Amino acid sequence: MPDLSIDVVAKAAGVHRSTVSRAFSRPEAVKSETREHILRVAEGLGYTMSPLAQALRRKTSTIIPLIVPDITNPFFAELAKTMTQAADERGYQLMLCVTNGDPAKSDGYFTAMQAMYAPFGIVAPSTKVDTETLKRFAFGHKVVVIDRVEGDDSVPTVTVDSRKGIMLALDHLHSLGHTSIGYVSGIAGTHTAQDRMDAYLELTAQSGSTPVVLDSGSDLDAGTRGAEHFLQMDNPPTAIIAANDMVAFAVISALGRSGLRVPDDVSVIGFDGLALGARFNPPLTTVRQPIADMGHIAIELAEKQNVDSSVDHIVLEPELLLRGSTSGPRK
Amino acid sequence: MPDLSIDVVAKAAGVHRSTVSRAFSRPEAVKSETREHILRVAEGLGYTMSPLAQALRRKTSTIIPLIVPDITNPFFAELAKTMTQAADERGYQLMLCVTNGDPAKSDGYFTAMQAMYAPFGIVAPSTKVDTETLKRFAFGHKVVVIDRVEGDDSVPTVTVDSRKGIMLALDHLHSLGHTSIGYVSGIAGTHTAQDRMDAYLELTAQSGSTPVVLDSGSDLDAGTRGAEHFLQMDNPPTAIIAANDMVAFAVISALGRSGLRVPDDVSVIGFDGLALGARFNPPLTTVRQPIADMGHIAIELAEKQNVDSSVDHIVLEPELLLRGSTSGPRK
DNA sequence: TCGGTTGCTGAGATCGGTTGCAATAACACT
DNA sequence: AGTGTTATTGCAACCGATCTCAGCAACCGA
Repeated sequence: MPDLSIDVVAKAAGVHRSTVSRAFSRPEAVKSETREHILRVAEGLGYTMSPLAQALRRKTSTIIPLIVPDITNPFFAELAKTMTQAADERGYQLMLCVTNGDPAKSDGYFTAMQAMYAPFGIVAPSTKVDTETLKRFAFGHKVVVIDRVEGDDSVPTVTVDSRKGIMLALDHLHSLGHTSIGYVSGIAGTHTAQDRMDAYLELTAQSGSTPVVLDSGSDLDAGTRGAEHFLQMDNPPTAIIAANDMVAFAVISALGRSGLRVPDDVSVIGFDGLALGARFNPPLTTVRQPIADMGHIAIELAEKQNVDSSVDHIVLEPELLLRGSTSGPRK
Repeated sequence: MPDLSIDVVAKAAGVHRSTVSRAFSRPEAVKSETREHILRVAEGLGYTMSPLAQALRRKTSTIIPLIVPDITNPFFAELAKTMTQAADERGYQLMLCVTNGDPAKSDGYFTAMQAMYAPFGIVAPSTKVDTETLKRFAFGHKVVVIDRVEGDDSVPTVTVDSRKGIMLALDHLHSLGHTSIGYVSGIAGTHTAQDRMDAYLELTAQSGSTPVVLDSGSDLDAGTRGAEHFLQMDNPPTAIIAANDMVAFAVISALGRSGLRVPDDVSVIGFDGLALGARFNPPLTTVRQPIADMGHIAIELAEKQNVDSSVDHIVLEPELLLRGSTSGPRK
């Protein structure tokens, strides 16, 4: 491929560089006859425009970064998947950036995205620390956050209603006859984790029961520790709400290792609605977040902000996903 | 940020554009005194070089694409994670590209990576169809494949020894006393899936037993179907080897729904060594692939190829990861 | 037939760097 | 002092597009 530049095509088509450029990026500005000829020639040569050169000159590209803390977490994986989709439906290419919780990295990604003239970026549930970083950069740059952002309304966000989700879980469990319902928290530091916990606390109190927080620790092993705590209790709850599906998995796994069966001995309900949950043992009953919608909406918000410079905060409705990890309490 | 270009810095530092350029990209070519001054000034202005402009001129960038069919599959997620890491240890930035099995998309990504002057790219277990695409592009472009590639030695690859892995699983099961061992295949179309299956068939025959392939179907539901098949057998095997962890999950889940317990009623062993497996119910015994190593090695191979234009085929050793899904056969 | 659009295309500067080449300075050696 | 390096830096072309400004031809109405 002897370096195909716009000039090569121009020469081959017998027109000027700028005409070729127009033929591609502003078709209506070129006589259709000419345009088709150019396009044909280009096609024949196997020519494509250099996104680099374009971005450099236009000062805007089509690559948009999705910044997530950990792609290994299926929630983010699913998010990434639908966002990839949503992105290229609209002609963008998603660039997945994984920070592994390192703020320095998100920092790096932000400046990189800036340097690459990304029209905007998407940040998924960031820890509160990251939020600081975010604020420094969000200024002057379009970012939409898939989470709630505290004390800064200038950033568009899309979240799912945590309170509603917890309520769904609670109601479901209550309707099965559970009265003592424990809770295991998720990855600390995210606002959503906080919100879910708060909702649990509040709603439980409201219904007159005593909240039982089995673990409010911070890392991925919350599930395991929650289960341990559970096993040591004299009068353990008959059901457990896990702050997210991964934690639910860990809880069930740990319980299982100690001979307890779900849902026969304890009911467990998750929060996320991961596809993976359907293949768990038992299939996980959970509060589903409309992940696909979140992806699409995130992009819409971003685009909208780019024209309107409007800042919306969308809150989506979760829904109950009944599978096999809950049942009536053991007598 | 009033557009920070190299000229701005040059002016501020009282030197020529080219000197600034050198200060950054070829430090030894500038008097250390000057260099430090420039760097200081740049720092003060908060200046960073435009990777776009650099790539355009140099005809080589530092972004390297990792092409995977489905990021939702934890195997790829883990791969992506370690590769991200490995990449930026070496100063590259990984750009994750998800094809969702659509060859048109890989096509697109390949031309994109070409256009972005990526120094090379990594392709993870592609289906055989994709391999066609690959061949068209690999020519003239550096690609390393994390899988085996049939009939084309010109592409560097890194794989794990499938035969060895299956042998590990078989030996483990045998040593526990199992004599009838079934098999459920993985995502059809990949060479590794094929290799594992072949290994199973061959090794089983070799040991004098009859292979029992529970499902050789192609999609993600192989596990579920495999379990169904298992349940309908008059004389089912006492253990099952799943072609990969996800399939193992599905098998166990399906078995569980029918009241069968693992490992008490049936032993199940997976292949991959996903972190997720540790949180499964029961924790999954599996054949571990050294995913992290694969990532690092893939990049090394790519770099090596870039200088040497040598083409290596690395085969890594799998190892047995004992957890809780296998035990002696039920009497 | 002439001034006034309108439509299409060419020129050339520009985006933000890189790099071969030339110029200058500094230093070594005979 | 004269000449030959060697170390530094400036100059200017170039990477592959975009875009404003002109130029030119065809078309319109008077």
